[in-house]
Amino acid sequence: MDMRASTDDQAEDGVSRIERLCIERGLKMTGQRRLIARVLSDSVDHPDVEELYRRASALDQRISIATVYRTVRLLEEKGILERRDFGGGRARFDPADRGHHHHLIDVDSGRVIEFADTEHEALARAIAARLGFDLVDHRLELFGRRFADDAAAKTPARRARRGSA
Amino acid sequence: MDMRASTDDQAEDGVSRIERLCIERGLKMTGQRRLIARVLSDSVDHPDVEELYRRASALDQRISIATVYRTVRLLEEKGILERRDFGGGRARFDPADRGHHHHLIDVDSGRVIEFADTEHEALARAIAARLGFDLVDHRLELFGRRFADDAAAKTPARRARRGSA
DNA sequence: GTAATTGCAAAGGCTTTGCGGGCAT
DNA sequence: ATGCCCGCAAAGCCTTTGCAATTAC
Repeated sequence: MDMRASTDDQAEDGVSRIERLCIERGLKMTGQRRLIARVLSDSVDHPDVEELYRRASALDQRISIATVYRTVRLLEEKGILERRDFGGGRARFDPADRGHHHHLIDVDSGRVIEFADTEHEALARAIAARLGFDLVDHRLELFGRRFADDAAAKTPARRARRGSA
Repeated sequence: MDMRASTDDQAEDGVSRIERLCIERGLKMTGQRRLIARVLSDSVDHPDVEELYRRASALDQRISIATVYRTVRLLEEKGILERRDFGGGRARFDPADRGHHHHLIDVDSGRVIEFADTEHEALARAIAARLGFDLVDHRLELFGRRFADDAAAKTPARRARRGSA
């Protein structure tokens, strides 16, 4: 079992949401890139490279992990993916078209929950201005523990090797 | 030249601020640990392991980088240091006794500016509660660019290899 | 047809660790 | 005295990269 949902994001022509973005940016679409684009479009979480490789391999074995590394880097440079670090020493990836949002990390399970940026944009901008800076970007990360009354569905966390707190 | 200030934090008996914390926690104080404690006490920035090693070696060459790695890990476990990740693939360290604060990273120079947590604590706690979590920790990072009118003293940034944005 | 992409395996960067000798308590 | 700590060097983990073969345009 795995956690991703089949969000059925590709249109009837079979072109996934992320693939469309790749085409818009003029990327040469190989079978491997199409495959990664599909996996990303179908993901609702924040997979790392190994997980992307695992999901892609399950659909078509003719892909190597080196290509996954090269592709996520390419998509990051093109602004299609954002690289995240939630601790654990591995980069995790987040499609940029989901809009600006932040993350709450469940410290017990490692699970990541997204939430929208509402009142923070202005506050962050004000703080930066007070320090003499124009705000270019900001990130807010919360680390939390489920309320005791609904502590169901816990997954044993894989402890971070060199992540930050 | 380097950026750290000689904050002269050790008392007249020569015991540095961080060393005092180590003793309080019952750590065995070797020459190397004392040295690292002194370097940390004298630092006002967020050095990485290599930088700590460089500063320590300058004071006494009888220390290896392995010991620096082992010591920062130990101090982190004891709650004396906090591990940070500002991108760039290397961990950076922050004495915990400076109190809860956040960071603004100058995207042009890589320099890090601390600022106090004032209005955020409550807001972060409220967001977590809305999602069904007790807040354990939170971090806010701003990425900014100096106002054009005082763009002096810029340092060429070392670009991150695999940092997050 | 041609430049870009891929797979493989080797290398790179940061960090941890096994081991024998040394040191603080 | 003895259990922890150190330096050294090797290994580990994640990621990048050189090269020859393949592929998209």
